[in-house]
Amino acid sequence: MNRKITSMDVAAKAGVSQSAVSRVFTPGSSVSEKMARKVRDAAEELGYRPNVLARSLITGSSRIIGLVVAYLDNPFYADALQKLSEALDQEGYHLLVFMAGNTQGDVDHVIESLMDYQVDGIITASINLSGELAERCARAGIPVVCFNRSVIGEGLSAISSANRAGGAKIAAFLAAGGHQRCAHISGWQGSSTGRERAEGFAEGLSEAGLEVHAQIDGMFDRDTAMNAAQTLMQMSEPPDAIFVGNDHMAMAVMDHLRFVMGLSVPNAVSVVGYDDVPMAAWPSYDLTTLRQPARRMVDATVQEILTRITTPDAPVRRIEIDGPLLVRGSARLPKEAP
Amino acid sequence: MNRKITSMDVAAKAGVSQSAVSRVFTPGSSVSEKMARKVRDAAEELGYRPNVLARSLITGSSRIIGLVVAYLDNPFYADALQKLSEALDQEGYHLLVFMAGNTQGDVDHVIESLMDYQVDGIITASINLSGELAERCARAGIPVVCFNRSVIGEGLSAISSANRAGGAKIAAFLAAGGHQRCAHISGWQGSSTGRERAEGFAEGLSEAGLEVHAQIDGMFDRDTAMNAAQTLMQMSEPPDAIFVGNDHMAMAVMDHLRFVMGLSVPNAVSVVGYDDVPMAAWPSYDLTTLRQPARRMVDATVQEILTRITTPDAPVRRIEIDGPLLVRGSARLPKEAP
DNA sequence: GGTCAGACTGCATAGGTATGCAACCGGAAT
DNA sequence: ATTCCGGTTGCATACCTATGCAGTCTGACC
Repeated sequence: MNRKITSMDVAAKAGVSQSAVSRVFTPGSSVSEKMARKVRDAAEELGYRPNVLARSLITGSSRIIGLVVAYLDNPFYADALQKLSEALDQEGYHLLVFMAGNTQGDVDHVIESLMDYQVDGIITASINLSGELAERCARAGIPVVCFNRSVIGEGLSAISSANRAGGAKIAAFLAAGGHQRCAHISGWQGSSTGRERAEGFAEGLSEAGLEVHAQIDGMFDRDTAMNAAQTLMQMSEPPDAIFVGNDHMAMAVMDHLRFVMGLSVPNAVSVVGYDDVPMAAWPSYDLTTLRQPARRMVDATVQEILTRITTPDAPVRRIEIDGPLLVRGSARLPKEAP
Repeated sequence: MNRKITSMDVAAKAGVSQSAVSRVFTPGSSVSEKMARKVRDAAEELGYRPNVLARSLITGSSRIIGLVVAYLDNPFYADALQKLSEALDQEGYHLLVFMAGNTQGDVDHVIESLMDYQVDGIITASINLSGELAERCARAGIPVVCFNRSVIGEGLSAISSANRAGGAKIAAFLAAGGHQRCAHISGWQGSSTGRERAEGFAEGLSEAGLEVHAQIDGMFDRDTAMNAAQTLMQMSEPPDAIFVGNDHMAMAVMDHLRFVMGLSVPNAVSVVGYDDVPMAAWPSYDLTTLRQPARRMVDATVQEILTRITTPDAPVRRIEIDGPLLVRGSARLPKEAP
């Protein structure tokens, strides 16, 4: 209702100039102890706080980071969002959230809006960025960091887990468990994440003298993954192990195998996931999976975006973070060495 | 790298005044067809887009809504966040996200930061707001809407489900199922949500000639809920039904009962939840639960915040949205009428 | 006491846009 | 032809803060 309190109001009340007030609220400025106290008192009394928007108009820094994300029903991303927000808060930045499907027009539109807000940086999660768009951001001087998804072409930093190595680890584990027919319900093959895990899995199997028994794209979608599981198990030679491209789908697959098809996991078929979302540890699933260390990925993402903001021509980095295989009960174990 | 494109640049290129450019990008302004075309062409060519921050400095409207949320590991809130973002995007608003614990200092701090960004409105989810803070927002003219949590005192709009009625529905259902000893692992009793559901449950039971067999606060936390389940089942007269204050905890309780205590659900004990998160429908849980209609709650929230923004002295409203009981397999069913 | 360095402080302006006001234009009505 | 009016346009200013520059003040040192 009543007008906004401005630095001028505080200046008047404290009997000083507006610049003085500004300086008191700008860390690193030269102000005397006495002045600082006078101003702080007046500000306190009036309930003054600097206007971030007006400030950013001058400094050119809005302290807003745009986050573009496709799914939030996958708890891995919900968790990442929470951790990102907390980590950035620590540094005085905050997240402006945009949901985007993975269609090109959608993403384009979102990035445009994002730039309208003069964001200091952009983090994309589970999003494919066109090279052209990346180019525009670069020209506008806005750093972009891809979380858990890399992008075609150069110019963007990307943080992901070591997907290829992870896929290979899983392959080795299944092979050691004596599985003969290892199938893969992959993550969306239009994503680097989905492709790399599949490639790593194939390489790992071939290293063990096996090959991928069958592979179907699960599109990161529960229903699609369930259908894939159905198809796989109806093959003339059904698999004895299925590596599913992420936990979200893996749990759907387990549900389908157990409750629709009446198959025992892991006795009839082993299931392994990827991500280690919290639910994977719940006893109903007890899912063997490869952990993506969300905490470390988030920390790396935050650090990367901050350096790119403060040092615009820092080199673009691609960081892969290694994660351990968490052996639980959804896949047959390797035999102990005798 | 290269300077930002401003309305002045466009004006120069199009050979018109800066005001003209501004008007072209301000819906509802008076501009001739010819002028609009000239300006749009120039803008297109230069890649100009209005600076939202500078604009908001004048209009006093940032088109940013602050969202304060405590948990994102409860998928109900992750889902709500996604739906909120999409619905607001539709109206040209966007969400600035803040995580806050439920400690007072935490929330205070967050709201202060929020106001620094000159947000047009605040949505709190699963957060308790102090009356004093509410007062400050009101004085600053910033409307606040509480999502799924009401607040002590007046002054704030609140959208929630009909928690009391929901609790009562569950009580009636359990009573009809012939349960004799109905216990409650409640939501956090420091929250209106948790309290109202508990009260409704008690009222519903008493209506059926029963009373609450035992009640323990689950604090909306998985581990606390599991401990509560353990305690309940070790009573000299253990319950034959447990209403758990939300799905998130209910699934933990089911896991604990089944896998740690070796009890069958629903044969040994019935379990009912609240929320109907997507996972509740998954066959591993097949959880009987009361649906909170997220979509409708979000729509109501968006509409409420928008009217409060455009009409500052619109009356504060408390909206309760009714949801159906979804009968699945985690609780013994009422006998068919003979 | 005079000088000088250094620490503060105020003045004036910039940053990008929206908007009240006055000027302008064309056309219709008289 | 004159008047008047509605529709457009440009000018100037406001929104709120940060910062370069120049001026002031303090204290120390010779």
